[in-house]
Amino acid sequence: MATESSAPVHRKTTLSDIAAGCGVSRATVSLVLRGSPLVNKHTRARVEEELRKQGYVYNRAAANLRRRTSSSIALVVNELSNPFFAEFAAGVDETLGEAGFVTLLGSTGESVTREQAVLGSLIEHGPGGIILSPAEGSEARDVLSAIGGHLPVVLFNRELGGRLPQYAHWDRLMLDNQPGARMVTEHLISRGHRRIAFFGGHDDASSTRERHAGYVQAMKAAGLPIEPHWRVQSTPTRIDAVRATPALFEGGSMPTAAVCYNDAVALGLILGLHQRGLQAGRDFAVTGFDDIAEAAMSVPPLTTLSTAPRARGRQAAELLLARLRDPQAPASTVIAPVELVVRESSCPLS
Amino acid sequence: MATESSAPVHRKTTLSDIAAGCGVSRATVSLVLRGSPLVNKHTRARVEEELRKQGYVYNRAAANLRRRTSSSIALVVNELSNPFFAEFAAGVDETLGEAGFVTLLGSTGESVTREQAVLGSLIEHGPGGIILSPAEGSEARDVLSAIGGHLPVVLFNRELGGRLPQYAHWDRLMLDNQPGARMVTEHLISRGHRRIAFFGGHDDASSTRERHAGYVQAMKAAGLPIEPHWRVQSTPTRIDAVRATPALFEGGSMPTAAVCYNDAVALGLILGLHQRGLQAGRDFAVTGFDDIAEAAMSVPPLTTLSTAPRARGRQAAELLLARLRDPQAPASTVIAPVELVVRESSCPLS
DNA sequence: TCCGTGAGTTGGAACGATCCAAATGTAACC
DNA sequence: GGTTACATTTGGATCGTTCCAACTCACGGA
Repeated sequence: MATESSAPVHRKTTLSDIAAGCGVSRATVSLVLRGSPLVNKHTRARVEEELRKQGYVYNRAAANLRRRTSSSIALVVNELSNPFFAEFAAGVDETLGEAGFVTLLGSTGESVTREQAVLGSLIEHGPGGIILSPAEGSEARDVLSAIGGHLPVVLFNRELGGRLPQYAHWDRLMLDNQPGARMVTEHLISRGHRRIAFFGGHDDASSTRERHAGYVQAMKAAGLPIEPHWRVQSTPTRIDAVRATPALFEGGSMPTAAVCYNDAVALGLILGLHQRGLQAGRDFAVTGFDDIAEAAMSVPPLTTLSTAPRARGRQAAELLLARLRDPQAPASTVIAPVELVVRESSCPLS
Repeated sequence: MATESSAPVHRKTTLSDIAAGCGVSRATVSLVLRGSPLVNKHTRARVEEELRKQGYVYNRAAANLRRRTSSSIALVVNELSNPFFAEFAAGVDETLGEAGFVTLLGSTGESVTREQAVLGSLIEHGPGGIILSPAEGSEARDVLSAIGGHLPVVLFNRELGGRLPQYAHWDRLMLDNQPGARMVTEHLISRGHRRIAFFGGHDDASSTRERHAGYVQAMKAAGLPIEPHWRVQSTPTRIDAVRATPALFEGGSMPTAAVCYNDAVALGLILGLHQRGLQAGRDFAVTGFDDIAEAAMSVPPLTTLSTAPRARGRQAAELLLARLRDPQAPASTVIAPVELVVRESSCPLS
């Protein structure tokens, strides 16, 4: 509420202009606009003609104010330049649009501070709900205080830190992280790898912890040891993954393969390896998570777990719409399955 | 009475609640919210305490109604799943956010019909302006009637069909299409290619026509003939480019290289070539336009024209903000330069 | 003639903020 | 004490829509 910024709006034609223009009351015009069966069809025709003539544009904000409703949904994602989130956003917008809602976009760049600011700003525009993919390290309490009050929320991709008060029953759409990571780790093991690292992401994000747990599970089940320096953390972006690559090779026994937190990180690792003279898919096996479009086109093509982000976007929107229809329904947690897609980056141990 | 275990659905707190809560008038609270110097500092402290205590959330919609202003901007792009537009959107949102505006997202999927619908829906939410990347074949008249009236518009990437009435002075942010396409065509010629095709896009989009013109210019300047079947049109998506690939080879003299409308199309062509047993970058030279992140990672890495989409997004937002600051300023047309990035897909003629 | 009925229409009070002119209180000056 | 000046505060109208109770009017039945 501190930042004061606004654009002047040209004088638009209103309900009253239309009413005056064809000699009926505002109430009647309002009924016509909403397609009420109460109005006489001749009156309706006259009003509709006038609406066209004056180029009337419905003022949904005013209507929402009076009706105490909302026709927008806030979508807060980590980073639109990650194709995973771009596809997700496209899916959300598609479904919301069909349902007559408009999408308020916000992007956090994985920063908790920005997340707070973005939520605070979006909330003032009165969205009917929020679809939130939390930034790493985001706390339930902070999010709750930023959205101040009881607004439907769908969490995507990650859990929040801390505990929610029980009155806030938020819906969740999560990926099948642990089984997925386990599956891809087993895939590497079946290709002969024994020294496998887990690369990228920060452990304060639930999705990272789950994927890491799946990896540990597979390693333990196969009776393989895990060296501490095989866990290298990074921001889940390509650029930071490149930077973090050397850490993989600083300990004693060097890994021959890495399970990466997501595709962005995996693509960064491929570059980082290249800078050390190692070729992914030949000298070192790499796997990702998400199956963004780029994964199929990279050099080498990336073995990864397909999450169908666009479908997930539609699903998240559906969850929120369902919640708006029935605010009392118990909170639901949906876990979307993932599918192993084997490509050339997960070469056998040579 | 036993306590019901339902969510406490309490009304949102308003200015009046705060006013009542600390015994001042609504007007005073309003002044505090807007940081007016008129209020006494003790009063201010009291009010701010009460705001915090009641968890007040500013209702910007109500304020905008009264003040006849807007604090949102509509962003309409063709397809968020194209990283070029995703990056562009990220840039727009970033800059608008800093300026205190919120982004209303809409996506057209390159369909003129959906564009009309999306504009119609967004406009009802009263944005202060529109940033529009028109769908192929979109007409000025249709857009104008959809947004009904005088709303600042920034056109990005493409011109609209038809002519605008002169009272609508819209700003433009275009790419340096023709010189760029000419540059990349000359690059192919310098590598020994003589039979060069122009692949993808539809000629009813201005950006396509401009890029095609640059290609024709380079070919003519080099005295090279152009076969009609070297112009293959497609929707500017990867998938449709794959489908359109065979048409390149249906005429008599087969091309050895293709200048593509954009990177998405180029990546599709690479796949399409692969399906015919041809390897791009070895058997056939391919170039793109945009330099999306994927271009550097594809097999082979793509020679293309860098457009820095994120920076373009920021720039488009700046143009709109400038227009809001000074509605009377003459319409500006900015042409963003592009830069040739040579990678391996533009192999010499073998 | 009177009344009931139902279809169609309507005026005015909301919604939650802002604007504006006017009111209040206090101190300073003659 | 009376007047002015200044710093603060305030009631009520207003933005463009919707809600609601009440109104009009034509028609049919008793």
